[in-house]
Amino acid sequence: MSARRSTIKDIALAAGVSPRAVSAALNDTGRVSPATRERVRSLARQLNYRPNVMARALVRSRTYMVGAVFPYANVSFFNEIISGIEARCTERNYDVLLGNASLLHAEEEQRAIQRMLDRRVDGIVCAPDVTEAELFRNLAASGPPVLQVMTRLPGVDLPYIGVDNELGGSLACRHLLNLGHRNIAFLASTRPNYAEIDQRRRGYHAALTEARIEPQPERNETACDLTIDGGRVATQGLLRHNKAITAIFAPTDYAAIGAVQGCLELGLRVPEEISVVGYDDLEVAAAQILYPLTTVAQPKRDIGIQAFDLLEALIEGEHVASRLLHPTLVPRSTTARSPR
Amino acid sequence: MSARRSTIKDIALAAGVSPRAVSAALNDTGRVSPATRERVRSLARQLNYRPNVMARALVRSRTYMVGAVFPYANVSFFNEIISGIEARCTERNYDVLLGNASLLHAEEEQRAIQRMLDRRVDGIVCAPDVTEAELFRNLAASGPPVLQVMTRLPGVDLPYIGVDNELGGSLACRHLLNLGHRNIAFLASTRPNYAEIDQRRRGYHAALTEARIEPQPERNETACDLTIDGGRVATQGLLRHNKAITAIFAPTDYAAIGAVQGCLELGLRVPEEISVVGYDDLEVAAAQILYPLTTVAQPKRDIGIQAFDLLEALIEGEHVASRLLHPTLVPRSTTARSPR
DNA sequence: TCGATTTGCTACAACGTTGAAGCATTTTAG
DNA sequence: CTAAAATGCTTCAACGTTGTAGCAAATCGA
Repeated sequence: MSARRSTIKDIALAAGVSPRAVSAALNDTGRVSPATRERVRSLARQLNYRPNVMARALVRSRTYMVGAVFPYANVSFFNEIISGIEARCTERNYDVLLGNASLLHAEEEQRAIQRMLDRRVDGIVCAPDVTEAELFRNLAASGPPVLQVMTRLPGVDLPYIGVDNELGGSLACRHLLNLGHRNIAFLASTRPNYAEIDQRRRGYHAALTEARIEPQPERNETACDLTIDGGRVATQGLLRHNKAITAIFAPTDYAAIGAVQGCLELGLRVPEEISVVGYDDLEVAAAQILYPLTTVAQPKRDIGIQAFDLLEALIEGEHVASRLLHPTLVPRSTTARSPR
Repeated sequence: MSARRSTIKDIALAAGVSPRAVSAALNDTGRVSPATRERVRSLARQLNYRPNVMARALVRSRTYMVGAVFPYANVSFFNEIISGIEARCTERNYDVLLGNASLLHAEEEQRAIQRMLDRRVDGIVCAPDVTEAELFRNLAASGPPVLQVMTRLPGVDLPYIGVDNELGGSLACRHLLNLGHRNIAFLASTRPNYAEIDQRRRGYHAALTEARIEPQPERNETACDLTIDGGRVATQGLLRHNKAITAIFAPTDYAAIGAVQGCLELGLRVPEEISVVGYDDLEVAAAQILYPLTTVAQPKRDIGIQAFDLLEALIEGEHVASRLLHPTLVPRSTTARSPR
């Protein structure tokens, strides 16, 4: 099977020149006569020569590999980001080393990053785990460039690319306000210090205040496990205590799916009697048989692309500023004018 | 930033022994006294030493990397497989090099594989493109081990791991037969020579024949673009011409989603008046607000895990047989007893 | 026509690691 | 007490590349 691949030496032997001349001929570095240049290149083709990227990496101490460390949970979300990274990598002749880690599992994350470092990747793109700030502080001090994506660790001085969650929250809420809703509920997370969700909540508050409506955390907000079931249960609890609610902003598509279910089970028609807005625009938001979800979309692929561009700049030693992208509202069928 | 990492030589210098002794001490290869062994190891820890995996790869001609080349389309499906591969890789101290390619885009696929080869991966796991059998034949002849996943190229002698599509088709059909259905429709693909879908169709035929029902391709089957819209349109066409149909087997969850939509639009209640079965058990099958989809599940994560195990065996020079896994039926809410 | 420059190559070392071989010194066996 | 074996090292070369330096021959300039 796996035959020995030909090397620069083989070509050198065949062409009757030194290995160094072959390297020069193939890479246009150094001085070679046009004649030998062509002879070498033609031989390289004949022998099916391909440079050994790893050997090259050893002498240049640049591997042209970047690590992508992302939580295994929420696959469909991060996968699009990774795909964006990969696409750009290909263009720029980099390769992606994959490292999954279970969400909130610091040890796995650490191991994944260690593997990347052992491979001497030129940089790492990472959606960091909230619990492991220490590791990242070390990286910032003495490791290769690391770029945080989507999640920003507090107290860690590493560049970041993400999406403006506060704007996203405002977008969702303003959409509902424009439809005449005045009693808009919010499903907060049961998980403490969940920065992204808190930011979306702040955006929701800001939009309310903008419209001269006082946020009412006690009546319109509730802690919620941000899953389908969690959304359903939380929504029903909320609606039982406050009959005035005409719209729900769930800061996650899964919770929003549950919210719609909860409303329907209570006999409320969606969107005629009650509107629901989700967040993320996952595949499941659009691919609903009934009730395709109105939601806030994050530019996932673009995040990946720009993440790579930032990382490459960092690798080249440039100084880069963190970057915040804009979410957009995707109106579908779960929102309509307020009944009141 | 990126400080120079310490090497075996640094440790050697500090420990007052030769680099070779350090290597022996760290890897338990060769003879070292317990004393120096400990001294070296402690120094390695102090200096934060990590072996340069790439340099090691160069001399051993084993990179402990495997390439995963998958189509970018149908992300949520392949992503679970990749995640399985990655999980097993981690256990076995391999790393995964990612290569996406647009579906049916032979050139991209070829480039991705070439990149893997340039990195000297020890093996490749690949969901191959139907159009590029030539490339794979070359690989089989002279490249590193390659394992085909899910798709098997005709006329290419490479091992394969997949899921029994014919069994899956039978499973879906038998489920409907058990519910008393006698007129079961099938949505075939408009794309010609789509082996997986053809196999599912054969399974469906086999189950019908088993139940002494004659398949009626003209009345009960139609060509269908296997997307949501395609499923909807095809279903409505089918139902307009054949009022006897009480169940539809769509060989893809997306087509099944469309099929349910088509039925509902025609005023048919699902599942009371008409049943629908999908295929794949994607996220979108379970995460429906209404009508969670009855579907045939493929053991995606397990495919990934076993794929890596097979590939590792191939890398170790063992002979491995292709492997066919079993799909399972996941009954949800789109199937019920036949109304007639 | 002769010194200076350019051209086209080669030689050597290095990147970080490991396999193979060798060589004192110590330990063991008879 | 001595030959054989084991121990604990070292040295060298190699993996496939590329950077640096150097050198003879060819070309150029005045």
